[in-house]
Amino acid sequence: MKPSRTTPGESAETAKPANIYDVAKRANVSIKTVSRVVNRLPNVGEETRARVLEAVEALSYRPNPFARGLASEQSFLIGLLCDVPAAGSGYIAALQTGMLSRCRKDGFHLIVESLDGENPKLVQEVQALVATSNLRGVILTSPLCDVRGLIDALKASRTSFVRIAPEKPLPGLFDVRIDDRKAAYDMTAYLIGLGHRRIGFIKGPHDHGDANARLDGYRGALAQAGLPIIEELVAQGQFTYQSGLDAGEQLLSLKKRPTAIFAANDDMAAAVLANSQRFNLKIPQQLSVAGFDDSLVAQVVWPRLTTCRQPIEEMAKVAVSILTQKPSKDSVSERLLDHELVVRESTAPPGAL
Amino acid sequence: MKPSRTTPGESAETAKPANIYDVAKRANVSIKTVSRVVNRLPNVGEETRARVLEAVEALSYRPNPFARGLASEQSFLIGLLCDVPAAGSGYIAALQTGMLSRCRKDGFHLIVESLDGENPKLVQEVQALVATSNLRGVILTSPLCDVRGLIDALKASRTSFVRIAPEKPLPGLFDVRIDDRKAAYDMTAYLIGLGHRRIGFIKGPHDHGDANARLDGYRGALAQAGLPIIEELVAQGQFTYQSGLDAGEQLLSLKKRPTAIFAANDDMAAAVLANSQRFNLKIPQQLSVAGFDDSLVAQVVWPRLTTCRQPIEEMAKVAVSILTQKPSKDSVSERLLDHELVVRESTAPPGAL
DNA sequence: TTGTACGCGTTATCAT
DNA sequence: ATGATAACGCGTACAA
Repeated sequence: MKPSRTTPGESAETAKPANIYDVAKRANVSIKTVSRVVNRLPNVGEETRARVLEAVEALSYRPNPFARGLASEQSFLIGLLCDVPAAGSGYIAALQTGMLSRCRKDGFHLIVESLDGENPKLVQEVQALVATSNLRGVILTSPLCDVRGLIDALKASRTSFVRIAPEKPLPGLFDVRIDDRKAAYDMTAYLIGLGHRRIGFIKGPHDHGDANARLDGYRGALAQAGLPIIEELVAQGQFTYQSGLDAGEQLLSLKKRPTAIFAANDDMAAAVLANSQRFNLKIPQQLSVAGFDDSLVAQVVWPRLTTCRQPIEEMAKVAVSILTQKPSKDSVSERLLDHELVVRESTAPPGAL
Repeated sequence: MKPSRTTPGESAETAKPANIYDVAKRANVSIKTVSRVVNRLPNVGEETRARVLEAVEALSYRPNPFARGLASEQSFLIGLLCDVPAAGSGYIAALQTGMLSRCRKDGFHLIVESLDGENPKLVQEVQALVATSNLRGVILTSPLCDVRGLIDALKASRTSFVRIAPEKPLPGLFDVRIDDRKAAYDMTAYLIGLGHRRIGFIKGPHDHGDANARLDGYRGALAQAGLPIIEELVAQGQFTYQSGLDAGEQLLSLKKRPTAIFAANDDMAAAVLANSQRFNLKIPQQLSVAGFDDSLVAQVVWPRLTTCRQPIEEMAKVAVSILTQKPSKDSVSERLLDHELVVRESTAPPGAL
């Protein structure tokens, strides 16, 4: 038996933490038994288990994660990979909050990596990361979750991963999402229902799957209502406030300006609100504005935004749980979550008082 | 010499990553020499170093962080500890962005932990975390950075840590901050300079050191100008948008309402803006509003907020660098960063047109 | 049900 | 300047 390097007595002030040998000695068992108890494996007598647990408690023993990772090639780390420009958005913040919550619950830690989607060495970097970090799994956010090379690399490295809001489902992959197309369809239909006929749309980045689905939903609703799809009413945005400012200006400068503008996220919708001040447009009387996400800004601006709420934190929790609950008895049903139309003060019938 | 378990040829498809033995063999040196090269230690011949580097490159060798952590009791992990309610704020998001940036640069990873400041077992949890994670260091944000028990525990565990925006400097600790008192003083003086005499203030949480310093600066500026400090003009906030809504309502409901309101952060100031709509107050003509941070919301709202910019990302980078650059030749001067008054459209002289 | 012995990939001690 | 070898703490065949 290999002894620990501290005196047999209780822990000194700044002594090294107890290791598995200390526990084994105190409980009068082998380290293997301690290992079994700690990892909740079967084949341990009740009495023995109790003794071990007592020792664990008394010595405040914590398994060393490095030793664990080294020996088992498994860690209690989950990697969150997100595109660096997205870092400022409330969306990512909300995702992270949800992940942290679930990680705590399951005893995992979250390690966050910001990646540059434009970087040609992106795949290599991720390979290096997963090859050396033994992560239990990684979570991919948009637009990273649709980078084919990345997905292939992850597969090849046998790293399990979950994608949040991917462009399109890929066979054998774990995806968590809402029905972005349907959600945008609903919002557009709602605006049409109010009486709007010229509805502007601010797109998200090309490489965001969710953004594309929302555009699709917008078009679908127009078509369904027999309305024409007017290309000049669709402006390009990048999900950022600044891009919303530009896109909004473009739409509001049109000779025949829209009576409503639906932006693919709240940040851009908030920018349209700001624009409307400069154009001297009263919201919602002269212009209706709708966003997407129901992030914090939707309630911070005035008037508050009509938007489509997606359960961001919940999606994040589901994503983490897929990774932490290893033996997943495919509970596939949970992975498509519900959205909800949230009507506030930024929308009204066109030409309303 | 212990051989690697893969064939001598180049890496197979899903082969295990190369280890230090593979590199040593290819470069015809011992593993110790490889270690020296990888860790940039002295006493390696130029020629030898080149050979090793070539091998590292060819095999795309990455040191296994678990083995490293196990052997050296040091990791390339930095822990970010923040209070859970703060998670939604743009402030924390900006901090994290800065940290990630610097971590990348220095080859470190960031592991984020959300802690509940109210939890009585807080200290134990952190102890468990640092005891088992071998973090290179941790970064404490407000209000955690002023929890005495936490600081003591961290000290006892010999974990190095940096505090961001602490209440008061403690001897022997690394702190990164701006002069919150001076910054708030400047803002208040600016409002006084505009002609305001009744200036409301929305405080931050009691346990936030930076919040308290800002209150102090507000009072100092009033005193300096010979203005009375009216208690009913000071409302309690919690740094959240919702709390700003409540505090704003309270201040605007006063019989003698203030002509200007200075909130201790932007989120609460944005809430006051929203309030002013309900009270039918024109900004800035009938009410001036000022915030603090210059976070994203300050520019998203209308009118855009006059605020005090603090270099949040920069502070974050400095904090990380203190931890990563071990042999710190006390460059103390860098750690008190500059703030800046940012005047936008939300403030004007009282009773302006 | 329980225990022994070895390997995981690195750093570090001491030689040389 | 370089190298052989012992830790580091844990998981796990394999044995009992």
